Amino acid sequence: MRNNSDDLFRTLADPTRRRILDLLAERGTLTVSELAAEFPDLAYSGVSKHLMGLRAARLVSARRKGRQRFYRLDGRAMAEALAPWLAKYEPYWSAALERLRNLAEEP
Amino acid sequence: MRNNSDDLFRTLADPTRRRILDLLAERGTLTVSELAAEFPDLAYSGVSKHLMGLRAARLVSARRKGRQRFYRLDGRAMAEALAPWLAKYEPYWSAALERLRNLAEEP
DNA sequence: TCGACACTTTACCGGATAGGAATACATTCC
DNA sequence: GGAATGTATTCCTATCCGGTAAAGTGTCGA
Repeated sequence: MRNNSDDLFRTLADPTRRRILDLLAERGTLTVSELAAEFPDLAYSGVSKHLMGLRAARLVSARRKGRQRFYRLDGRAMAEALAPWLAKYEPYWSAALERLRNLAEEP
Repeated sequence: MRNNSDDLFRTLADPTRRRILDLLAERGTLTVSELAAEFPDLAYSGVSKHLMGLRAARLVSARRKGRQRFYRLDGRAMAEALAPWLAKYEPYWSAALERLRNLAEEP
């Protein structure tokens, strides 16, 4: 009896997977090799499996081109499962987020 | 080499812990017994342990009164670790969140 | 067509973790 | 002081999960 939210939070629980999301957020689109290069301590297949997990959670999507596969962020899961959850707790983090925004706008 | 974010997301990964947060969000302050009553399938000690985890992650705080312990939400971790993370991915969920807000304001 | 390449899948292992039961601890009530 | 109550902790076990190595799939190039 596992729902969307469970899968999403489970997927986000792993630091490597969050790091992959960060890399994709910074650089847009990356191949498995490019991503794997960022994790020298991990076997290639490990990175690939993490990407499968992220794909299953709909946090990333993949486009195939030749023998490469280009991954990029896909916010569907965040929008559909995380956003409603966040809404419940908004009072607890929105103020902090606002401060961050203001900070970012200053020199 | 484990940071705040790791602990926070790891703690949020468990459905029972998230359910506890939900209950506290709805009802404000609850004792361990009251919370345990909401989880008939779990042993009392299990709930208590989850509360310890949530406390370690600073997602809840406890006030002691007599032999009872009153737990309530504590947004520090969300504000300090979750909000910055959210800020990075804001484009992916803010639109969805906005829609939710508008929906909530209608009859 | 053969081999190299990019990636995925499978099989397996070790460590982490959720869970229960029993025990320990702290506080109140008698 | 002693029993009862509310909670925390310890010990144990089954399960899950991330990790690797190796085999499998599909594509390109010579």
